[in-house]
Amino acid sequence: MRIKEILGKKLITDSITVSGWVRTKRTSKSVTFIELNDGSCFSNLQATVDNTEFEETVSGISTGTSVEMSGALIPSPASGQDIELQVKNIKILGGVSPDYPLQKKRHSFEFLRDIAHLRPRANTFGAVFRIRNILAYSVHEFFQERGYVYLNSPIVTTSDCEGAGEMFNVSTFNMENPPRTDKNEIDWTKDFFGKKASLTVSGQLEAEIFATSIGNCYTFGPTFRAENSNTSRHLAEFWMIEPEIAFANLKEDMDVAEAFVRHLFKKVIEKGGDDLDFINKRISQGITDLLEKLSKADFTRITYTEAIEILEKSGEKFEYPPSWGIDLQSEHERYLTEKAFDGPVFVTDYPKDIKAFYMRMNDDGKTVAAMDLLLPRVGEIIGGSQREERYDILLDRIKQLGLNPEDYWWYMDLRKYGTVEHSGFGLGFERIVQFVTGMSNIRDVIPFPRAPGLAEF
RNA sequence: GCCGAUUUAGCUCAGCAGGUAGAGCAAGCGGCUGUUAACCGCUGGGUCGUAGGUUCAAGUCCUACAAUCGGCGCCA
Repeated sequence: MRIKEILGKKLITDSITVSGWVRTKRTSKSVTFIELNDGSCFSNLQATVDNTEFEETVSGISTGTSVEMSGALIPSPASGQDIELQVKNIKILGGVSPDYPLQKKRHSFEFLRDIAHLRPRANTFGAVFRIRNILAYSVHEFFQERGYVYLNSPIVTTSDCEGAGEMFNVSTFNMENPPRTDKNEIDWTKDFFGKKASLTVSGQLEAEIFATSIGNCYTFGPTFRAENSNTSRHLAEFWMIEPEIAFANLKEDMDVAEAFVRHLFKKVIEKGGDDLDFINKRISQGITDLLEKLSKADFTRITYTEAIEILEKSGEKFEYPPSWGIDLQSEHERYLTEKAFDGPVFVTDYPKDIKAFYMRMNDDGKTVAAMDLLLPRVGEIIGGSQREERYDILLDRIKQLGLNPEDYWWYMDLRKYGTVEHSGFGLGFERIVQFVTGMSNIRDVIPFPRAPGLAEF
């Protein structure tokens, strides 16, 4: 039986078998105490072993050893735990050599990142990854309850024009000697997919196809950006959730985004248990109260123009002075979420020149129906928009931005054949895990982080 | 990619005016105790990030490079 179940039920029984890894061992003359963790929950099961009976086995046990123990679960005579396992039989499954890098002490996250194959055995990472799992489940729960269809958008794409950043190439060519054209350029028509292919930077355009056919849908999959980003909130490979909502405008888009984020907060509070308690106590003091508050309060909604006014009137000394037309800097976002409103803020209706071609042009001709959700500390967590559904205007925008309309032929077709108003957004999954756990580096909330120079595990 | 800081034992760090390296934890051994990141004692463990340079002498000063961390840009 797994320890989560045992501790949850405060089970008392004559006979039970548990398996797991030893977190720490304390030896007395007659009794040895073993803290056993099987990963099912934050807490350990305390086991007591009779030294005289199992002397040899006990001496072979140290932190990290995998063992199978059977015996009786009894009320613990000492304080600190409700129940404990009185061991009647113990077997070492796998021993540990003295160079085991995980000790029963605090380790820096940087060090643990270098041993990513062992770090989930550390308290913090066990908690983080179990909370990540709660969030992943809750993502599906939210959309499924509302009738959204889960869409697997492609990971390999040939639309070289998604416009969201640098892309990783996908090719079967021998890189030292690829086929070349008469002009000595690489001949991608001879490559596996017949054209230049890359890893996706967004499933949005594909999601729009399904939103305008089977209706509301969402993607939740890996996303790749080959930017040379060296920050605590960027990854080269991350997981993104992209709902696409048919017959919806920007306001409805924000309503969904807000309900979605609140749902995630609520579920973490509901299911976080010991993991959340630990996070609340040791990693991110007060996060439980904050999540509680945010799961109820409305998120602030302001336009980009209002945001600029607030920043201009703030009296703050910004490194980059705010002015209408420039993109919001990190310092601006931080002022809005941490000082001006002290909570999540939607900023809407950005100048068209700093946003993507597919965002719907507003009547003023200067701004587009875009929205970003900003959170304290992690910054932009959601980027979304109402999509331009009017064929002619979309075509104009594509041309204005110097893009080739032919590259977007199927995307344009959606506007040609029964176009409808629709909206959507992208939420960076790791960013929400980061916010909820208070982990300061995004590399510590994904099991195997990929970043420039980092792909060991 | 830009700016800044850091890089000394397995881990976290100290090492102050340049004179041949230290603590806590971990590990090994022993002791004590129904213990709770237990406690006490002993032992082993370091070409001081790499490569050059200055000096009689460099962990300590200089240069380059690398890695890591923080901030910024790109965004989710």
